[in-house]
Amino acid sequence: MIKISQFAHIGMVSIKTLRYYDEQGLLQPTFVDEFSGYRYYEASQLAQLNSILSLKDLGFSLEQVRAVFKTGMEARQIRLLLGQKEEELASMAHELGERLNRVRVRLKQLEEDGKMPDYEVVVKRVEAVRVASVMDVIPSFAVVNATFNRLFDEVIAYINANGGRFAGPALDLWLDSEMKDSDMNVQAAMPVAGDLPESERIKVLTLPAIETMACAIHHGDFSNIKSAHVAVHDWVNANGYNIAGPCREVYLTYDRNGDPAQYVTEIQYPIAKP
Amino acid sequence: MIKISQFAHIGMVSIKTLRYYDEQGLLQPTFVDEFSGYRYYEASQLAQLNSILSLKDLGFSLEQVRAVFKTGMEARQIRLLLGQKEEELASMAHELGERLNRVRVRLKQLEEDGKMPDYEVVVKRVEAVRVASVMDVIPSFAVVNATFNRLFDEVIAYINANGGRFAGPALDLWLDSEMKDSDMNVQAAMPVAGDLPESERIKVLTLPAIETMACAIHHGDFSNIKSAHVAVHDWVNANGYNIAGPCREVYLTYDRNGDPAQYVTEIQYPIAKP
DNA sequence: CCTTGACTCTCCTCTTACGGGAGGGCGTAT
DNA sequence: ATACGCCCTCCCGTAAGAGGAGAGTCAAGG
Repeated sequence: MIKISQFAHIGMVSIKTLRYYDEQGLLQPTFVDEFSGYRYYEASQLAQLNSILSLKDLGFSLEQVRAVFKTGMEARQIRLLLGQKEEELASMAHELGERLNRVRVRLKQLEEDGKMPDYEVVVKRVEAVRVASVMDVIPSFAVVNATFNRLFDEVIAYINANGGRFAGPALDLWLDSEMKDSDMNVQAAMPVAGDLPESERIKVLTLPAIETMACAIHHGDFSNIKSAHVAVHDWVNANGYNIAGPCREVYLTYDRNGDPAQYVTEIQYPIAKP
Repeated sequence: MIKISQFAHIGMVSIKTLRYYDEQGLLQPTFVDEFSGYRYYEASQLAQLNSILSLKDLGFSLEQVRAVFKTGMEARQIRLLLGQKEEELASMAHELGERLNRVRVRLKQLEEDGKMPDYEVVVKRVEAVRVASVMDVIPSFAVVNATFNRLFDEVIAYINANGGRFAGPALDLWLDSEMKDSDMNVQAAMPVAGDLPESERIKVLTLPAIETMACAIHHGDFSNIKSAHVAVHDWVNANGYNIAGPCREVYLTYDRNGDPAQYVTEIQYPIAKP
């Protein structure tokens, strides 16, 4: 018959922990004084306490520990649980390693530049979106803006003429897999809801969802949007990814006659681990 | 001016998350309708959202993220924080690796034996304890019990004669660093409280605290206590530790005239990573 | 026998980063 | 008018205890 504080001392756990295990039915004192409520343990219960601590140490939750005891500790069951736990821990270790790597990349970049990066790159999922679109070739960087203005005018006019409904911000895609500075293949796309016929120029299609998309937000006009692309490229390289599809630019805020300083554009690159 | 659901959709976070960030002062809408309470965001706030998500992804808590924004993101501060985070993640990765290893050891052992181990080994801290003790040499295993009975009688008689107070269960130490089966050097010790004079035979000393002690609980009489020692040895080897000091046996429950089946003894080995 | 100090009890709140749901207001399309 | 989709606030729940308040209990010394 040991009182709780001594039992806690021998087992090197807190009294709070013992009371909690009692409440959870994991380790109940052999005797509880019915008037004072005092808990009394036996030294032999230290084995049970050790079992709990061991399993907890392997990464099991108390609920899982309870399940282990309840199922009578059949070896098959335990092996299954341990196998799952091994997988889980391995994937946690992998994820933790990647995170550590991202921290180191960030730290190195901070040492080299001496300041926080201009663009925060985040990886996220992008959902599929149904669009009306037109493809074209842009001969040189000098006419990118003019070309896109013309292409979007064409798509918008087509949608209006065919009774379509806009369903999100305009976006464009750069279809060339390598970097080019002339004759770039691009696609101007407007999200639409519902059905819409196609024409020879205007194609209606569903841009696929992308599970891992590296994204950054660019503010202001497009004259220096290239730095946003560079930032994403750098991030992708530094973190060991590859670019796995055409880049998108989403015009979150854009008004051709408005103040270009208010423009907000999201740069998106599909990425994959090599 | 974007409503919360669209902003959440673009940023790929939940509405709950945005409301939470608002409440936490991390990302407040540019405008809140004062009658309806509706939150309205600007596309440009996606950059701030991305900053939060990036930092969170590096392993920072929201409180730390808030601190980063409040201190104005000075590079020095950030570098310091990132450095700390790197250390923290590295140690987490290390710990996770060890845990994964323990799971694998356990799994392998389970495959070989086909059952749960007879002894649960746990690593814990053991605190320093002041004891009255006597050392002696035991010629052979056959007389271990008799010798310890005699030694503890001697210590107990001495403590009683000098007005000492007992302060915990008796324990013995096996002082030989290698395994021997004859002429074993042992020490019988009784924890005592307060001051006590020494004699030529009886030494009063403080057993040091041990930070990492591998422990197991043995039930019943001492005839097969060796299997407990073997279990701890196996565990220590399988998990890549070394034994780093004399083994202790703590007599948690012991009554020389009682039922040996009720005896409870804790085996303790100081360990260290090589 | 009484007091004192050490222990112990229950009950309450707090921690992270939200998720789920109830109950009710707002806006618009049919 | 009404139905439906959004949006709001408020409340509860999460894992594994930690911290503390207020009250009762135990054992030893005077």
